[in-house]
Amino acid sequence: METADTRVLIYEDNPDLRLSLSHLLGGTPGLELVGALGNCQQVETDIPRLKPDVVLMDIDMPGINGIEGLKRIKANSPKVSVVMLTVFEDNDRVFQAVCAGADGYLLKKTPPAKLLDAIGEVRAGGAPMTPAIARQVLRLFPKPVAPRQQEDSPANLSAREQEILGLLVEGYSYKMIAHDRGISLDTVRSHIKKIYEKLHVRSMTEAVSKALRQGLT
Amino acid sequence: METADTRVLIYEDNPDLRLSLSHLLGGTPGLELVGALGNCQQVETDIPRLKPDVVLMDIDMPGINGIEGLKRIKANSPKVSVVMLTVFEDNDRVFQAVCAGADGYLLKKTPPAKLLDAIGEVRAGGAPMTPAIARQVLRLFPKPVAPRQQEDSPANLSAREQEILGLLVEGYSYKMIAHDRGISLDTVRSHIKKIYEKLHVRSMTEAVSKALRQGLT
DNA sequence: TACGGCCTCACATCATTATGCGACAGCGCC
DNA sequence: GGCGCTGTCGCATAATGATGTGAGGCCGTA
Repeated sequence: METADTRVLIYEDNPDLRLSLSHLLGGTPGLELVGALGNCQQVETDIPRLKPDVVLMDIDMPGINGIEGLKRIKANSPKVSVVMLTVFEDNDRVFQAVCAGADGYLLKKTPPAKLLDAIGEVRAGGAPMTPAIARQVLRLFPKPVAPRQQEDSPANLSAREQEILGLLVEGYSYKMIAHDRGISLDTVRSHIKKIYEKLHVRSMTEAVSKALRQGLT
Repeated sequence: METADTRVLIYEDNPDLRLSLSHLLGGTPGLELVGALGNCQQVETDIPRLKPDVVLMDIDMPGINGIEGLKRIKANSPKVSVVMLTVFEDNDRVFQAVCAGADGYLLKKTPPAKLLDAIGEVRAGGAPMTPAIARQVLRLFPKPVAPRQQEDSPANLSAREQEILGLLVEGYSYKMIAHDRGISLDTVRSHIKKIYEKLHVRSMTEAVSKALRQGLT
């Protein structure tokens, strides 16, 4: 399942840190350091030229700062993952970075091992960030939301059956349901067989689709 | 010099997991397990009675689910930190939890040590969450504003992939899709593999659920 | 022209689902 | 007490899905 190496590009104006990051990443199997630049001046041409999968972007840089660099990258190459690096976790920066589409947000004091983990995470579709920053992000969220709750349409499913249908909708496999609910695999089968009968379907996907569309969740 | 222990309350309907969480937390210095309940029915009275600092809340519970429980806690006791526990990281739940004021969001498969870390983090003002969930949270944010660069990307699925995803949602099997579109079974497999990669899912049900919830149909 | 993305197809292997046939216990009901 | 329904569990088999590896053609763009 080994695909090509992850191509990483660094923007970091501090020469020392840039060098140590370069050494760290350059010496890691599975990663390919395609560049380590001191500024974002040519970011628009850097990206198509170096074709990174992941960019590590220092926020505090002279000239074009990291937020601006991030915006420019996302404007032209939204698929490139950008992880911001910063010393401070001040609210305003986090807000700007998040709104500009950052895919991760780490402190410079992050230990090397964690930094490498983070690159893997972002490649896997995750968004690495420290808990403190995550908290900031959550606080940026608008609290007010329209809740919608309805406990109608029993659809003649028993309570247990509805419960299990709900798990199917969540993407659970038979095994996971059995584990989660502490019952045997055969019991799960049994329930699902009944659910299929009652909903007049013949596969998990049909059941999930029907459940979501008829609001049985 | 001893500050008070962190008072932790668990809501988890799976008896096995509830028990193992109880043992884990109960045996940890600095933590005091003030309760481990199987449902949220009495959440409004549980909280003032047990006075937890941190609540671990399973999302999938029969009766009052974790999101609703979270809302009720935050409505009356906003200072209590609530960390959500779930098996899957689907967008809709994350969105609801975040909007309802969750202070953290962890997968049930989180190793015990990490779970304990998370409780410490949330007490320290952090918001523990897995990178994959953090990514979801970031995605909930308003996208790049100024430039019109964003033509609503349907999760970067190709036209053909969207088409096939649509058929999955309709409950078609691989065979049916192949027949319907006049392509080979292996080609269908191939498309679906790609779709899974792009959506970060590993089964038809997850794909269908994600498609319906994110309006990719 | 070379490269990358998309669509097509094949083959192989392992894991999971779908389905049928039973079975037993608890519960509410007449 | 019998009856029906629900929830639990077992076994067996066939069908389907998940995943890896590899490959050729078409097309647009660097």
